[in-house]
Amino acid sequence: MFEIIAEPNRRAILSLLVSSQQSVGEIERQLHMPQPAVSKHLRVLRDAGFVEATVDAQRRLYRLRPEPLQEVEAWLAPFRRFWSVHVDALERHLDRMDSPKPAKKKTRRAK
Amino acid sequence: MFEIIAEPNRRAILSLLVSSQQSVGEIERQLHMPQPAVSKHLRVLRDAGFVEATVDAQRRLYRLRPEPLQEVEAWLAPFRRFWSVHVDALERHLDRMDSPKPAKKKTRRAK
DNA sequence: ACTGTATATGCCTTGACATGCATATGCACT
DNA sequence: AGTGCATATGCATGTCAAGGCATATACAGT
Repeated sequence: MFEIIAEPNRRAILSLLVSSQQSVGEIERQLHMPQPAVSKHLRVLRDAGFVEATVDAQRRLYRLRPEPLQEVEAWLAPFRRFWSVHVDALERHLDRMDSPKPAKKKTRRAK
Repeated sequence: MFEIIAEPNRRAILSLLVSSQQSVGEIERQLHMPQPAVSKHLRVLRDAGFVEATVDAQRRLYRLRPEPLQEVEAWLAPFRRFWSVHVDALERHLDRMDSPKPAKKKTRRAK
């Protein structure tokens, strides 16, 4: 799932679709990218559930599907808790408590 | 940046570090992964700013850094707006308005 | 039927990257 | 100085995916 959005062109496509659904040709033109490339990326996105398409004569209208991105959101959640602590000076303090001053001489916590 | 977290082992490492900082050996044991692999992934994560390390004698203690994950969060934000609309029945309605019933015969919106 | 348009798919090449293994570096303790 | 431990790095290898190009499929209008 993260592999999907790791590809810059695919992220670009997804960002395009936020505003409204788009046909392949519209995407192709806005991103200045060869049509087969667009189709292939859309294929990947569709297989992964990021987008869905409806047929309109010869063209396909692609739109976003929320689920996969919500999963990204879900994965991110635990870290959000982390950085909201991390921004203020409190975190320094907590880190000290967690690992009481790194040993200079002896090896601690052998296991 | 998304390439970094596309790798499952790296995501696992990041998840480990949410609770507290860890040494390479601790990560190695918890993830049952060969030590060179851990070091290499940590290298990648460090170069990308996801983690930072402090030296404790022979071991390195790795901890999370918030910035890169906040960027992920930032990228995700526009989509959050999307799916909060999308969950309730209202979205169906809005979609109809956006694309007035796909043409059956004629090709509309040539551009 | 024919032409043009819109989209999809197949093949091939190339590059990036993860992995495994061996080895190097650095530190601590005796 | 020597041994053991913790971590990093180098090299060789295999895999997989993106890009480019040609082509196939499908539909519309004449």
